[in-house]
Amino acid sequence: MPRRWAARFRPTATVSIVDPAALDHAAVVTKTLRWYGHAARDLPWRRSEATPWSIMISEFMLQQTPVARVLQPWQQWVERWPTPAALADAPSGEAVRAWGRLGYPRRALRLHRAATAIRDDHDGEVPADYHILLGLPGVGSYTAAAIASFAYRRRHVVLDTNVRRVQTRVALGAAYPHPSATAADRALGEEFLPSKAERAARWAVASMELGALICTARSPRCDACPVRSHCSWYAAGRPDWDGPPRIAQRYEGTDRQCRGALLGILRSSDDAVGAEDLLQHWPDRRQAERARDSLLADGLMIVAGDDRYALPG
DNA sequence: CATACGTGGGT
DNA sequence: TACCCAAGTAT
Repeated sequence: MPRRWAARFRPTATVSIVDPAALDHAAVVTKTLRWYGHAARDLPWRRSEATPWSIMISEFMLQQTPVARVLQPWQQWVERWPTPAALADAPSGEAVRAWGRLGYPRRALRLHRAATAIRDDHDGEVPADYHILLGLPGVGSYTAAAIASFAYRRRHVVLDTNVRRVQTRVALGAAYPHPSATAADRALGEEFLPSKAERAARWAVASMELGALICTARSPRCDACPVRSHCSWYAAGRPDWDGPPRIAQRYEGTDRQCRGALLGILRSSDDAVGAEDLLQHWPDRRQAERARDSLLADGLMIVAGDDRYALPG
């Protein structure tokens, strides 16, 4: 989680006008589900044709990447690699190449490794069990719960940044949640979670959608919110964050940008690239070498012959 | 628990 | 224009 959020968080910032004990969780769920019924986006991984595998692909791509940028690559991946085994049988470098400019390319590598594990250890089927999912590369607590919930309709608290923000505002009256999921977040999530699995799964996706479309981080559209009357933050007058200033995120000139530049060169080349061709595109030679070494260490790049580099096989 | 890890569009 | 931040995970 970005450090700038840590500076934003203040545990004592809770300003609760509505008595938390009086919060009608069931009503919040019911109203959110009704809203979702007409307001939900028609996303391809939510359609009936979606498979556990295509849903799993979407979850990897959506880790820290906006929906709008995922739509096209997702479609291409699903057509090209319709099963975990299909991806596992392809070179991991092709997964990295097809990842394109989605960002955080290690996700492509992890998804390829997860596909390999599914092919080899799980009869080619995406596991439905949360704890088994957790054992796959690139699958953390959020993604495991999301796959189990969305693909298999299991009952799980699915805690993403949207849900935590919605919960925090409605129940605690604070503008922003903790920088990362806490035990308190989970406990709160349990309070909302319907007892019937199918309803719980629908609540999971609906509460995420509420956070993505209405209860947004920057400019929440409270006038269109179906649970406004239950919201502690709204009742308190939507108090703005008045804590310490956030630490700006910089990208220009960072190792991240440098890694991205080097990997971009390999993605666009069908053949291995000579060291000089690779490194000359970055002004800071030392930094470029450091980035190259870290890409090698991560397995995003391999040494191919004499002083040449390529995507992994 | 803090930090590293890409990228691009919204405000 | 800067800055914010988006369905997180691994270390």
